[in-house]
Amino acid sequence: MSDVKFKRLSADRRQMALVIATLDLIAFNGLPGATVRAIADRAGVTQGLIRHYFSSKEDLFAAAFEYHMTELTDRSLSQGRVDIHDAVGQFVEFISAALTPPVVSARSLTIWAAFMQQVHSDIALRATHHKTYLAFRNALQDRIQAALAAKGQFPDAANLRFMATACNAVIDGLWLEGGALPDDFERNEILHTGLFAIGRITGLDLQITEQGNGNNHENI
Amino acid sequence: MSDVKFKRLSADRRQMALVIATLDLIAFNGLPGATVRAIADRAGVTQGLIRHYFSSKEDLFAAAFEYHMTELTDRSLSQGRVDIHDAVGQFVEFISAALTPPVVSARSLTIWAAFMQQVHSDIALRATHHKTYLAFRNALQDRIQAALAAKGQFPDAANLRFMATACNAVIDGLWLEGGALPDDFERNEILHTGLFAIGRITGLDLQITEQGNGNNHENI
DNA sequence: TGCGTTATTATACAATTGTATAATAAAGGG
DNA sequence: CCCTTTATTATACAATTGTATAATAACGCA
Repeated sequence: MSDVKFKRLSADRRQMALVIATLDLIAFNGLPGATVRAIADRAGVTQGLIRHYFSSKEDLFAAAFEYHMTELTDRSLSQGRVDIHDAVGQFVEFISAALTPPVVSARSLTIWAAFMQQVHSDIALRATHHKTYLAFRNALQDRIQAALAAKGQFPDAANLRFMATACNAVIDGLWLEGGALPDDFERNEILHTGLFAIGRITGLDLQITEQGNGNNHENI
Repeated sequence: MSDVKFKRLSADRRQMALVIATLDLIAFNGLPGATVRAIADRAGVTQGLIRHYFSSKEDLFAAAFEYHMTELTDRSLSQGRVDIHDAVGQFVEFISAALTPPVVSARSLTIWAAFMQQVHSDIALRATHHKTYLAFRNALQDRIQAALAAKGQFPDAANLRFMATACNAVIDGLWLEGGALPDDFERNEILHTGLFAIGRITGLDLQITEQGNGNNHENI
């Protein structure tokens, strides 16, 4: 056994550990539970270290929010690059990633809600929120356009934006409800409702193979 | 001038004042800004009085959350009783109330988000959230059913629930986006997008008279 | 191997928090 | 008009908060 009292980590690793500890605590007890001492404790360090990497608690929280939002949207954005010819299938994959765990979960909603209450007063949080939201909606709009084009339809810009905003609302609404009331929906009900609604909004026939599509969408 | 140091109010009035002060502070600075001292100060009393009406801060917050959620859903639920024969028009009114200020606003979203992070750990908050959500979705489902019946359509229970969940998601999602990014949408864009999406989901033709419908939906 | 850098710990501190209890005075009923 | 009730204020207190600074030790590099 070594008599080494602690281990020095790279700045990246330590910051990441602190960010994840912050998110874990917020998911459990909300903002009030994420004190500097609790964060340091969960990250396995002492509280003084936080100030070594972040100039303030507000700084750490901004980093944590950015990480969470990026993590959330990237899971969908990285979908749908498998088969360039099956635009509709890609669209379904995109929606599936957005409407299943871990994106749809009490954890992700709770964390989002915790930060949301300060989005209006904190400029950094506001910028992050705006950026990730637009990135997601633009990606969504691109998928819609591609899927419609594959069916020989080419809506004008205004109509396309209309559909993208509407579909985005469906996804956000289901994400909200699935995270807030996880016990009120049957397995896959969130996803099926989303495909149904987005199908009607875009006029596309969106079906999903029931036996799975490579991802593990079962209970988490 | 009177030398009266303070004024005694009825329990109802004082509790209401404390609840509203709580919501105001949360809307401004989030949960951290709503301390017992700040609440008492804004309500025009001293902090000791809070404990006289509420056994704890948690108690006060539960009352404030219940008040906020009821206020939010009641604005839609009370709509659409004007003309019993125009089911589609009632449906539009219902949606209009849900997708315009003050329901759609940074304030209502911020307050909701502040409480949401504790819904999982606090039983009272959870019960309130569950109750108001179901009440709204059931009301929404009734309006959909009535509007479709007026057009001679009678979907089965499963299909009806499907549509209600989908329409509810549209409303929740637009409510979220309109509250989180108020500057990203043009006047009435939230409402128009909602009517468009819900129209496609239900197959109904939902239009709104542009010059107003008795309510004041302009900027707040 | 020894040394200097700096990641990390240890400790301290003023401010604020929620809660508790005693003192006070408003106001209605006799 | 006094007197009881209780709404309200005033004060206190221990715990926790975020922040600041000094002490320590891990580890790369000479």
